[in-house]
Amino acid sequence: MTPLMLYDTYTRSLREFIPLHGSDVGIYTCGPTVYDYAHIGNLRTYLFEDLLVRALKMNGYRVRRVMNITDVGHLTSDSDTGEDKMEKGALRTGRSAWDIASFYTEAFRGDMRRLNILEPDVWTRATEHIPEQIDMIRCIEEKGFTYRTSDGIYFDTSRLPDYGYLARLDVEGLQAGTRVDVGEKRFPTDFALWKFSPPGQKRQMEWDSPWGVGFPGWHIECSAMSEKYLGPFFDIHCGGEDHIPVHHTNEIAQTEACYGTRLANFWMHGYFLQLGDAKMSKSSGEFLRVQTLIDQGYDPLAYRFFCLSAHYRAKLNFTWEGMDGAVTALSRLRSAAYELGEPGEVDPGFVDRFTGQVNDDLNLPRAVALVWELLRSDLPAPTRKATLLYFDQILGLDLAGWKPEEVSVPAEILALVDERQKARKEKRFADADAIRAQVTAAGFEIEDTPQGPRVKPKK
RNA sequence: GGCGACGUGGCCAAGUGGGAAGGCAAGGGUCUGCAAAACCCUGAUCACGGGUUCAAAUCCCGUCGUCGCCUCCA
Repeated sequence: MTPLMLYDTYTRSLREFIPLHGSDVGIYTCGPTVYDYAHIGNLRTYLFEDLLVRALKMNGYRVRRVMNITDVGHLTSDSDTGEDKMEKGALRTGRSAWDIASFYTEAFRGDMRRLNILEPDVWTRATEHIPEQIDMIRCIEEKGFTYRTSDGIYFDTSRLPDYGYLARLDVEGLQAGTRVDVGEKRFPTDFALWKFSPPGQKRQMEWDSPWGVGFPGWHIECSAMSEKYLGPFFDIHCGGEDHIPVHHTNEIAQTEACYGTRLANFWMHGYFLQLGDAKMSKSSGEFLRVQTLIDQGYDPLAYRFFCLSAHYRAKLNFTWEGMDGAVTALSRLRSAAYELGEPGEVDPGFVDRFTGQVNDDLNLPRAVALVWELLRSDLPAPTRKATLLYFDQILGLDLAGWKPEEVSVPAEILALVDERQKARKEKRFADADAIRAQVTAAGFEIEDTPQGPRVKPKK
């Protein structure tokens, strides 16, 4: 079998993946901040991670996937000025910050299911790991990497000689070209580990700590929770490309300070979904959710298929034309799979080639091309079916479970169809066409097959 | 302003030194009384201009364009 090669952002290179511990793989995937719905751009990254998990499993590894839920509102900026999104959401809706978090957490899990993303093995909520985060901050403090300002405890990035290596940050350049108000921070790249509750203000979410009442900084939860569930150095850490320069850079800094490791052996990042040449954003432009697609009549798995057509490490431009193309392609794939009948044995040649593409840093576009080649091949139907189902372990399109929709057609329509058949048999084609026009006008379409006419609702 | 990425047929998108994958759309065809569905066939001087090389979509330089990060973000 071809070795599994994965692109590691840390080394900026393709490396052969070898687990740290036998055939067990630990993977931590940065999850959502649950102050709003996820949009389909967010979901693209979780789709990439799902493909990764499935590929690891196909390679025979036991995978433990941990995903965090950021349910505590960090500030909208690292300086002291921003608003807290959770608390703001609470004010806006009249619900508690806790209600908002649990509401959007459930919505998120629903979206994951609808895209057939495998459930993570461990969900970790930031608010359920406050002691762990405090412990880690204390550890960082003991090693001398912190300082205190009037609003919190900060990480002193100047103490780490290779701070920013993951992102190849030009630290000098950042200092010179900084556009943010540094406030009391000593250096632009320094970041909060613990924030104090504003004086005279009671937050819904706040906790006691050795430094005073407040709440954890944004980055510490991932370092603390990944250590708890996967240890201080584990196999793979994933997230969106936007996490490279700040969030993941800071996670590494914290873990290096406390444990001396770079947290994960592989750092992998999913690239953005673009919408009309702009990234999809929670704060501007169109906000497309899975539910939006459903409301417009799209099967969520068509979006999954759409994402398979691009490599995870390249931006993907979302267009409705592209989405419609995915719908058509998926629908043909499903019908073809269904008509192949019962599976037999897989074809080893196709399986090898498929594995080769998947193991080449998850080249799903190439892997999907093999699907079409397989369907067109001369192999017996049971072989093609079995091989296709094998592919679907990665593709996740639920090809085994799909059946043509059972449609109910009103009796009067069926009567018209019969009448048309009769007319056709008697070669009264003008009559037949007139009846078909009636049926079409009623919203149904007729397909004549060797087994007789088939009626279904018009799309 | 600083840093970075990208620009492949109408759309989406692989390919990163030596045959321009695949899907959708379009056109043509087979089948059909006609359609529909299905199947088959057809198409790209790889943004532009230089350079390196026996050979460049692929490497180097420049130009133009688009996007991202530097502020919460997948």
